Amino acid sequence: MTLTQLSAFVLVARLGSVKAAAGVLGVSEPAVSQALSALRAHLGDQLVLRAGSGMTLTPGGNRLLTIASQMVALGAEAEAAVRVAQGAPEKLRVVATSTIAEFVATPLVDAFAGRAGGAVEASCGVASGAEMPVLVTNRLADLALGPNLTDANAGLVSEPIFRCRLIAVASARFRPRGGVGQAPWLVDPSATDPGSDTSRLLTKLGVPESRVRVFPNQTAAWAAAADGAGVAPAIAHLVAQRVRRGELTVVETPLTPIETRWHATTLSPDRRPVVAGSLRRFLGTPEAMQLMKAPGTGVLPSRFRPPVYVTIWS
Amino acid sequence: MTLTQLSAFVLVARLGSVKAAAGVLGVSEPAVSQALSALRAHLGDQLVLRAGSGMTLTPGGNRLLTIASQMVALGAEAEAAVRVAQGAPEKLRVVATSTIAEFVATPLVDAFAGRAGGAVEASCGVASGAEMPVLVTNRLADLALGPNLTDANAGLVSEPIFRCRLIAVASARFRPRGGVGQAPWLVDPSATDPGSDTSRLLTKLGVPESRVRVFPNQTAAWAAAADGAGVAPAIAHLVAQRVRRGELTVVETPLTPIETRWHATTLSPDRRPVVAGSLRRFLGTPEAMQLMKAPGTGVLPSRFRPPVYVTIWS
DNA sequence: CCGGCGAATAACCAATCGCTTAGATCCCCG
DNA sequence: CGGGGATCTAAGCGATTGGTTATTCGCCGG
Repeated sequence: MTLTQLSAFVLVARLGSVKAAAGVLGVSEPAVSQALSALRAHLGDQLVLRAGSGMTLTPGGNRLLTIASQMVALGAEAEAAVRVAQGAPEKLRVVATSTIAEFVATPLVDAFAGRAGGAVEASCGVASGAEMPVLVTNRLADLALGPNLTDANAGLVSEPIFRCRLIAVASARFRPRGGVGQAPWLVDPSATDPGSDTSRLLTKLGVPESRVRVFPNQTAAWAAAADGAGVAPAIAHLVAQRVRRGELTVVETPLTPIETRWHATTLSPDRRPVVAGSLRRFLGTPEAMQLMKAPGTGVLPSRFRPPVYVTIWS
Repeated sequence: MTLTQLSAFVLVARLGSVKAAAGVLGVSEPAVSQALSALRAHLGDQLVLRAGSGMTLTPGGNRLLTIASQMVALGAEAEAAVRVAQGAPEKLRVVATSTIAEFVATPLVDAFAGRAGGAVEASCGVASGAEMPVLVTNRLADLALGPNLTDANAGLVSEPIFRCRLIAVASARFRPRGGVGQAPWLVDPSATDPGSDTSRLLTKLGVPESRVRVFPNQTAAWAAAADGAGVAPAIAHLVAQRVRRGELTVVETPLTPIETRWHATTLSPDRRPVVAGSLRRFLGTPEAMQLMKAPGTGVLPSRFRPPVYVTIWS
């Protein structure tokens, strides 16, 4: 019984799928499957059973889940505690939805780390709305930037940190025939996350899957839209520059603009790492607001590390 | 960072010595030393430092100790929880001082397991008074039979379960010259445990080490005493049969008889495994009292497994 | 100054872990 | 009945773990 096996089990149980767990851990799916079967053999219990869509826990799996998730969390805590005690830089791991990760997460986290002056070592990753609660509760991430995830039961707190508007943009030359519902929609990966605003917008507009084209990031989707390939959803203030330059124009739809909020999610204050609380407070400062309003200002391009879709932390 | 490494660290920190930890775990001393150095390399911290006699913890080691011991305990709990949930027999691990282990621990534990009717799988081991608190707090044992170990700080509760008298015996022919302090003393391994009554008796009588001969068990020591080789300490009611048969006679000393109590030690009721609580209650029943008074009655000889001095549990 | 004890290191070995790719299996659903 | 998605199994691999014995190191006490 190893910690690796236990954390594989916890993720499978929480995400309801071996594949999803593998994605979060950044390993192949058989790796997780095998860790699970080793644990099954060791404990002599199936632990999780496939039940049509999704999985159910055996009685033993149920008991194990609470204990194992504590152990995994303590494992992360142990490393952090020793690190702090000897003055080594603390590791801060932030996850964000793909749009936030692309534009603001890295500048924010860099600014925070810079302010801490070497006492913090930060890294960013991308996650879906469904993965976020699991990552935070299992200490695979310290703070998540994205939708509201408040879940008192799981000990999670989400607080709004920024207000923005979701709109649609396209090339000025672009003339959709038959309304925006029929136009090609050019989206970034977050649109594939059922919990995202973009995904809800597409659903409500009745855009069929066949008309949606997913780009590796928001910038690429906007570039395609500027070429006249279709309509792209956008966060108003992030796309403002391109609209001002005339590359893109705002497209009216029956639903946009949508008022939305970015949230920061951590464990409840008494259980979260101190550094997560510090970052949370930093996000309320004018400096952080400024970075979210006008990302890119004040951060050297060379410091920008492109986000990785599959987050791999060892 | 593996659970094996963490439990090696916890035992070294708690027992203050690599050698002692190796003894408890039943492995060679370099095995523990190596587990420790792997952990040190992984965490980049010395964790424990040798300081003349004994060891001290670094700040990092201090933080780690509390977390790691929780993890180790949870590991044991995880296995137990799954086991119980699927109706597999619970594992119950009892440690006792060598004298208790030799005569009453196995009959008691067997009787308890028999009463539970296959729902409990019990095993006995021998430990010194110093090891007992460490074994119980780290869930390497569920219940300890021996001296009073109450330590509210560590969450341990010791309750007296039996009252008995420590005396000295020798062959009727044996005539010590110069008082019992000068006679050869024939003892069992518990006399080497500084926390035991026997050891305290020898100290107070001023018996020099050179006059003490250690036998592998109490029965062997008594047999040698019956041969006239010297004086042996004994629990009155356990040796009564041999005295009645005339093999041995009671020797008067300035200190004996000593009133003493056997204690049962577990974690505090809210944290101990349910089965440990059951055994604790069983120890208060007339059936258990009877077994402690007259061990051997009612237990088939074939069921008696001789105690092992170094306890090895995987 | 040396003996002895505990701890650390070296060298070695078997078993396991953790991961991969590739193929088999299972189950739902049309 | 067949296709497709998800899971499990198989085979193979390199690294690590966990263990051994033998040797060296460091320190205390006589």
